[in-house]
This record gives sequence, structure tokens and C-alpha cells, in this order.
Amino acid sequence: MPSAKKKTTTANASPERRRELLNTAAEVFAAQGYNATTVRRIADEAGMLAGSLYYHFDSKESMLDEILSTFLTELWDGYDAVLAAGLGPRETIEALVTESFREIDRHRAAVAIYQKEARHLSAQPRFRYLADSQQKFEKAWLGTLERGVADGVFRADLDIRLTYRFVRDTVWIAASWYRPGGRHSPEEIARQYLSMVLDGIALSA
Amino acid sequence: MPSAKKKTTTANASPERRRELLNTAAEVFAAQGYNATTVRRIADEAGMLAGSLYYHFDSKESMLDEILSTFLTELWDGYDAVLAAGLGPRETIEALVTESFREIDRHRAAVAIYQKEARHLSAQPRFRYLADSQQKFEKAWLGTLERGVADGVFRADLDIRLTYRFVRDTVWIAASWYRPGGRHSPEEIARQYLSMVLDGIALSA
Amino acid sequence: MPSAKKKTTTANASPERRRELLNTAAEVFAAQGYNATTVRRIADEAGMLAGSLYYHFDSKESMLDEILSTFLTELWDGYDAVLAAGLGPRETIEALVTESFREIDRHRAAVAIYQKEARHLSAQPRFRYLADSQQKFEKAWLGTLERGVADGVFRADLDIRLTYRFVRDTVWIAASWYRPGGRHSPEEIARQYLSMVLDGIALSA
Amino acid sequence: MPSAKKKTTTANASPERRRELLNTAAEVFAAQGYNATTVRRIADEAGMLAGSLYYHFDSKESMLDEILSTFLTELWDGYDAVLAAGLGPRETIEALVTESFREIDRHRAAVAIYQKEARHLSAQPRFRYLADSQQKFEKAWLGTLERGVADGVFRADLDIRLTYRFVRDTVWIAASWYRPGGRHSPEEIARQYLSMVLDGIALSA
DNA sequence: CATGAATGAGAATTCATTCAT
DNA sequence: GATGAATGAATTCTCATTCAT
Repeated sequence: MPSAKKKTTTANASPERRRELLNTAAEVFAAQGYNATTVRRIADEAGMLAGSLYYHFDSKESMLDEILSTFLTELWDGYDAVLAAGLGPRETIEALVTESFREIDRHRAAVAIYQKEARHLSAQPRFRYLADSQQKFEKAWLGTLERGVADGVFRADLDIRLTYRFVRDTVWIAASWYRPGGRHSPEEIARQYLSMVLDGIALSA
Repeated sequence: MPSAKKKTTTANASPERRRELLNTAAEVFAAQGYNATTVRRIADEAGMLAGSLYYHFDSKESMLDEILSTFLTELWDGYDAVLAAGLGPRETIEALVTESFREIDRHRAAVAIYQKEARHLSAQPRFRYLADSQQKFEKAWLGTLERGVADGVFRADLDIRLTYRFVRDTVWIAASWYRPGGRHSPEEIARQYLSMVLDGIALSA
Repeated sequence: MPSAKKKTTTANASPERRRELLNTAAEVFAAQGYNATTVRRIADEAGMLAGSLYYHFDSKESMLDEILSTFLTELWDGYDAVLAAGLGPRETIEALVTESFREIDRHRAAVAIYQKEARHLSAQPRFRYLADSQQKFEKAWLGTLERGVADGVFRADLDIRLTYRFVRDTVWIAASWYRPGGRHSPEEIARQYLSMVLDGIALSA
Repeated sequence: MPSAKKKTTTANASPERRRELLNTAAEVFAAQGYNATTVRRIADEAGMLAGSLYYHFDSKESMLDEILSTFLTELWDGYDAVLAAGLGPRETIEALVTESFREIDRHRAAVAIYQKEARHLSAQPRFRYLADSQQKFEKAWLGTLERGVADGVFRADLDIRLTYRFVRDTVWIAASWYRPGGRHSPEEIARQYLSMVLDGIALSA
């Protein structure tokens, strides 16, 4: 899933400094969009000059790459654990959603970037792993939903792909407004979302 | 809601040509993102040279402006009609959602652009109308949901703002995958979405 | 002194229309500078579209050319008459200055353009006649001043080239503030200028 | 009188380098006119690429701005000293003229630019200080002339505004031909100019 | 590690000019 | 005579990136 080999240049610098700088970069990318973000803006935010960032990273693109791949790696650590747990379909969905909100909590900026940029990035070879992840993601969710329909846990009258998109988007789009440390914990938000997704917002007559 | 008058300069050119070019531009903006789209790319797509676009439009930004303001104007024509119809909360939600999917069908590209760019654009004075629209939008939906809770039509145990975001995002994010002329008509998609949002995807025991 | 041959294209159009358009162009050139003036601005002022000017003129440059050469032709008609009249040095200076203010009155815009642009234009072959005129001009004035010094009419203690520049500039720079139809007639201004140049502004003790 | 603060962007770069580059730019502006000068031409002259200038300056316009405002600041330092010295009208004129030729000597390019461009620049808010300076200038000179007429030092039979323009133009236009390091020192030129302006070029009978 | 100064490849935009209608 | 629509070259400006110090 990670990306191309770094030039010998980079990968110096203490890991903590890298992490810091990547957080800064991610925050700016998320706020302004990757393309609209200048390297200088990131450097300003980090209290250094633009050129100095190149001691730590090969390129602007490799910052983006590292932000996204780090996030996806952690995300799949969580997802894989859930999927391996042998839960029933409903419980799997619940666990995946909860895990997702935890990731949003931990990687809000990365998630926001992912959502804005993934589509056009995944065309580039360097970011093929985004498409791969997307596919693996789809397989996991679609499979769970299908299993749920087969088990009579989910409604059978819904278009399954539409439902998949509905649930997927419903969860991730939350990154666009979520602010860590706000009123609701990720788990609380997950609970409410699950309640809406599973049972709807209407009062059942 | 639309934006400033163009200099006498522009606004020449037959309206049909403008419309054509704006459609082309919107398509490219939606596919690549506004910032990542070069004026030359649009011109290529339109079969002309980059400079020639400036006979029709003041700037790349004013193309974006016209795309978004045209879309929002039409959107609010539809919404205002619904809101003025005196429907009950549930029927209002149904009508708004259906209207939204119709707009996605008609202005897919504009909606996609809106979603990617609105947040950082609305800081600029020229695009303040985006924020205004957002606010009006929020008022309409929140009001309807509250009315619905008061009337016992919607569940009272959910955080109302969370619910608002849930419903709002749930609908509009569809623009990111929707393709006009596909398997489902907007009305069909609206029906399925409403079914999920209102009643949930779980089989009620 | 006039300039390059026109392409067959041009020189159509009634002479009066040309004259009108050239006056318009001259006014704009004078106000904004030649380079800063767009063909469209001229066309706007003339109530037509930019492209339409090309029915009347080959190019923006040829408008400038015609404006300047027309002015210089008329100027030299006047100057040559004065110089051929066989006047004494002081009377010659008086007549040249008066004639100059008449030209400023008649061709204010052209004079202003001449002053701003002549220096760098005269490098181009097309505008060599500007340099030629300048030289002829210098010969006439310098000669008159020298004659005046020799005759004991002008002070001998002044650097003659400095004096030439002083008188020359003193007169022509007036075009930068002169407005035809103002308080003073050209002849009145000439009289005052002559009085200052010849006798100074100090009260002779 | 100087202009707006630069963005943090610029204003880096050692002051000496800025000074150098501004001198280069001023020279080119003076020779070709501001509009006709391309940024690339300046960069060529400075031995760098066009884009590199933007490390030092925000824009072509801000170079112009800095050139003019620096010049005016220094000019007024000199003028204010003269005006504060409590001299009589004739001595004030003499001192102002001498000071002016010194400024022409020091800032020939800036003065030439000022003369070609001031009029249309002063319409722009950024260059309002040009108009302000012009006004202050007029007040100083007109006042001195009036005082001189009242004191019987200057002729009363001349139109005072005409006289003002005469003296003003007579001095500054010299920047268009003056070359520092030439035959005459600024003080020598000032002496000759003053002699002409005050006493005229004619031999008093 | 960081700075200062530059590079160089575009980017948006302008504008004189052309030409079919 | 004029218009509408374009061309294409030039221009200002931006920005990721490099590199000597």
C-alpha cells in the first residue's frame, strides 16, 4: 500500500519532526485543498522556509502520499481486525462504522483530503493504492451487506449497491464537519449514525 | 444570489455559446477540481485556444461563479416552491430530497464542484452567496426536522443537528457517483434514499 | 517625413471618418500613453468594435504614425514660413514660439504623444522622421540663437545648448497642461512665455 | 507618502540587492517607458530570470512604486529643509531649483519615470501619493512666487499660475536630457537655469 | 537543519490582429 | 462598413524545486 521508494535524500530527520510536519501539511491540505496549497504555506505554518521542507521530504506530492498511506495503513489495521472477528452482519457494520468514526477522530485531516482528492489521484500510478483500498473496502462492505440480506438482517427491497454507497458516504462525509474534541465522542456519533442508518429517522408507525 | 455584473467586456456572445462553454468547463472542473483545471484544458475540450475563452468570459473564476450561481438559482426555484407548498414535515422532506436528486440529475457537474469547492470559496466576497445559500438551506431543513419531531413524525431521540447533517450529506454526496442517464431515474433514487433515511436499512424486527 | 506605404487594404474610407477616428485615437493615446492604450479602448470611444478599426487602418502603429506625421507636416509648414521670412533673431524666436503655441492649440493630443513617445519611437525605422524633424528643429533654433548672440540680441554668457534645451522644453512642455478653449489664447500664452524666456521673471533692479 | 506595506512575502532580500535591482529597473523604465518595459527585460539586465525578480518584489508595479516613493521621500527631505530655512523668495527659488537639479543628478531615472507616468498613475489609489506630492509641491512654489511678487522681487505682470508651470516644467524637464557625470555639475546647471529663468535670455537693453 | 537566492516550467490573462458573414 | 468570434504571441506572475552556504 505505501508508495514509491524515497530518494536517498529524504528519510533523514527524526521521525517525530516528520510526523509534526506531516500533521501541519495535512491540516493545510484539508483546509485549502492539495492543489491550492503552496509549499510555502505549509512552511509558514511550520515556522520555516519553503526550501527547508525539502530536507525532510522529496516533494509536495510525497507529503501527500505519506499522509494518505499512513492513514490507510492504520485504517486497515482496524478494519482487518473487525473483519477477522467473525461477527454477524449487523455487528460487523456496527463495528466498521464505529471504527471509521475513530479513524475520523484520529485522522480528520487525512480523511478530508482523501475525500476531496482520492478520485483524481487514483489515476496516477503512485496513488494506485487508493484505488486498491477502495476496492477492498467495497468488497468488505458489499459482502457484509449481502450476507445481512441473506440472513434476513437487512431489507431485501433495496438496491444493494445504492445501499452500499449510502452507508459508505454517510459515514465518511462526517469528516467534513467533524472536529475532534467537540461535543460528541466518536463512539457517540457512531451510535447515532448507526441508529439512523439502521432504523431510519422516521418514527415507525 | 448570483454575483456581480460582468464588465461590459464580456456578456457578449450568444447565450447558447456561453451555455455550451460553461457546460464544458463545469464538466472539467468537476472531474479534476477547479484549481487543478487549466484554462487550456477547458479550451481544448471546447475546441478552441485558451485565449479565445476570454472573449466569452472575464476569467476562469467568473466561469466558476456563473456555473455555481446558475445552479443555485435553479435549485432555489425548486426548493422555494416546495417550501411554499404547505406540506407536512415528512412530505416536505420527501419533496426536498426528490427535488435535490432532480437537481443532481440536471446539474451533476455543478453539484460536484459545489461540494468540493464551496467551503474555501465562500470565504471570498465574490462567493459569499454560497455561504448565504448554505445558511438558508440549513434553516429550511432544520426547521422541517424540528417540525417533524414536534409533530411526532420523526424520532425525538436523535441529535437534531447531527440528523440534519446526516440527511443533507446523504443526499448531496450522491452527486459524486451519480451519472445522468444511468440505471436509475432521479425519482427512483430519491425513493430508495428516502426509504433508507426514513426507515433505515435494517429489517424492523 | 510621412511614413511607410499602406497596404492596399487601408486608405479606403472617407477622409473625414479617418480624421475623426484619428482624433479619437490621439486623445486616448495622449491620455493613457500609446502602449497602455488598447485598440479596443479606441474603438469603444469611437462607438465601434475593435476589429472594425482595421477597415480604416492597418494597425495601431499606423494610427500613431499618421497622427504624428500629420502633426509634423503641419508644424513644419508653419515653421518653414517663419524661417523663410527673413526676420531678426529675436523676432524669429518670437514667431517660432507663437507658431508653436498655435500648433499646441491645434494638435494638443499629437504634441503630448510626441513628447511622451518620440524618444523611444525614433529608434524604429518607421519613425525615423521623428529624429529627422528633431534635428531640423535643433538646427533652426540653435542657428537663431547663435545669430542672436552674434548680433548682441541674446546674452553671450549662457551655454548655448543649454539655452536651446531650455527654450525648446519650456515651450513644448506646455502641451501637457494646455487645454484648448481655456482662459488664455495661444497667442496670449506665447506672449507671456516669451516675456519670461526673454526677460526673466525677476524684476530687474 | 510611501506606499502600502508589502506582503510578508517580499521585503526579504538584502537591502543592497533590492537597491541594485531597483536601479536597474528604474533605468529600463526610464528608457522605454513603464508599460513598454517587460519584466523579462529587467531580469535580463539584472542577469537573472524573470521569475526570480519575484523573490524580491511582489510585482512590476511594486517596483515602480518603490522607485517613485523612494525618490519622492528623498526629494521632500531636501525641499522641506529649504522651505524651513526662512529664506527670502528669490533665495528660496534658487535653493529649490538647485536642490531639484541635485535630485535629478541622483535620481535621474526616477525623475524621468515620474514625468512620463505620474499623470495617469496618480489616478490609482496605490499611487495617490503622487498627486499629494504634486499638490504640496504646487503649494510651496506658488506660495514662494506670490511672496516674491508681494515683496517686489518678482514681476507682477505675469500670470502667476502660468509662471509656476513655467518654472516647474523648466526645471524638471531637464531630467529628460541630463546625464549624470556629464559636462556640467548639477549646481552649474542650476546656476545657468536660474539665470535664464530669473533674468531671461535677452540682453536687457 | 535551515536560509537565501535563484531556476524553470507553466499558469492565467491580454491584446493586436484576422476574417467569414 | 461593421460584427462576432476567434487566433497566437507575449506578458505578468506563481510555485515546486534546487543548492551553495
